[in-house]
Amino acid sequence: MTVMADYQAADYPPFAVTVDLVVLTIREDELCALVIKRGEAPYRNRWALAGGFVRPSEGLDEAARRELAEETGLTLDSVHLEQLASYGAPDRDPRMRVVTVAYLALAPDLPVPLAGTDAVAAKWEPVAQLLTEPAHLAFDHHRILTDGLERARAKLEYTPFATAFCPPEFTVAQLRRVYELVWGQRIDPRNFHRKVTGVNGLLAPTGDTTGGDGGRPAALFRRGDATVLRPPMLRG
Amino acid sequence: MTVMADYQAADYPPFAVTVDLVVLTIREDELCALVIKRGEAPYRNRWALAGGFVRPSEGLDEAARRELAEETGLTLDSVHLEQLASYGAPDRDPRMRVVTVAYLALAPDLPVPLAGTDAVAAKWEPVAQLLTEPAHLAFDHHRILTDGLERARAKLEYTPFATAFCPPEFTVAQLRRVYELVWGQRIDPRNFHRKVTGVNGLLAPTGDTTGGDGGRPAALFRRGDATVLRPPMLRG
DNA sequence: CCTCTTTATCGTCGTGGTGACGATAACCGA
DNA sequence: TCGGTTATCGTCACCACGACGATAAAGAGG
Repeated sequence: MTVMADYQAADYPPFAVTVDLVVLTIREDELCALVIKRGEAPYRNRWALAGGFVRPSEGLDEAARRELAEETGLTLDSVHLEQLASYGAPDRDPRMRVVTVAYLALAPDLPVPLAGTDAVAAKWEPVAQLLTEPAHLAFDHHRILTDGLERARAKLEYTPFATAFCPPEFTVAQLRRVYELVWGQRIDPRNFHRKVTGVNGLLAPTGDTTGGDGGRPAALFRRGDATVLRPPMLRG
Repeated sequence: MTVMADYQAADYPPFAVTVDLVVLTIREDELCALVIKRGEAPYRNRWALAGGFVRPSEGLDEAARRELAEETGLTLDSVHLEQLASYGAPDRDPRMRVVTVAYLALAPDLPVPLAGTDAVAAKWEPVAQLLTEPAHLAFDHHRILTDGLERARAKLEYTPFATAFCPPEFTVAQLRRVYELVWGQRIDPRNFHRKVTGVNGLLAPTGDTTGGDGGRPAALFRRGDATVLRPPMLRG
């Protein structure tokens, strides 16, 4: 049996481990992702996903929450956060060997983020813009964003995921707009209303209605306690 | 800007990165997972999932494939391999800080594995046995196995995943048995036959039939080129 | 007050997927 | 030939769904 020093030098090649965040929200009727402008090399002054190194004493989820709070200045009670996937191609970071654990975060409309310590700027960017130009984002972040978006699209089908984009109280129309924007397709309002109100445990009526914005007032709902959607909301 | 040495010492806390494999197969009418008996501390002589350290020059998928080949001695053309999730609790390995990237592998019936370099024994163990006793597996491998099993169950619903458990040519009954064993529930043979033959691109008839084993010969199929199942095969 | 517009909500109808289950086909061994 | 076993096809009722019409409840403008 070798001693500890040999372990670290020989048997356990050292890696850096980071978390990267695909933070999605809906602003001004568009699906947006959080991007930050890097202040350090490599990819200095390029846009990238929020993220940072995992600290020695914290777990992965914990690191993701911390980075999210740092980059958005946000109480995360209302933010859904889940692990997405890990990326560790040997050449994905020119400095050294880095494995990143990507997380997917969904949030209701948030204030404009402030630049943090590692970033010179931060903003919400429509994902449509980001996807058109793969080289727009640093590292392999375009791939991570693509994977996160696909995960979000899939999860809208069989989880109450979409409610994470909404404020605590919302209307059926707001929820429908979430589906339309994430899926990128129009949905019939009448069939959607029937389906979504029929799923057990998805919506809890508050009894209140919205003040009219030109049409009939809509009933307000809160998120129900369902964790899976039965039946699921399937894309065409 | 700091120099490179400072980077590694301060800004980039060193982690070890491993891959762990949830390898599932069906043997003797049971769903089994590959477990190895550890030959080294910690958890010496305890059962664990196959896995090992990622090498400096290889990617994560590459490392998973290598470990799979080392532990099972297996040409992996017929094995489905996909990333499952990453686990990095600070205390999950008593030696040092380790982040593991777990992979899920599905294989048709394989020969009994041979013990590799790091293992004193390797075997196929029915998952029912493994799940009854959470402390049976080393590290957090019971959790990883549970997550892998749930992933497999879910993916049977909307992907041709189940065919990965079958030999190149198989019958509808064999495929049904896969679903029954993974889901742990009986399925009506007639409805299953109707559904599975109706899914576009799932099954490609070979034209041959099995020699009878006491009943009417069954038609043989190969895996089709479908990547998603439409409509999906839903659990009750 | 009345009408038009807008949005929300409810109904209807035909189609297709599904579970429950009966019926038939094709092999084996006795 | 007969019974046992497995594979495959059919039937029927039910429900979810897409397409789309109809109605309800607000504001705007006359």
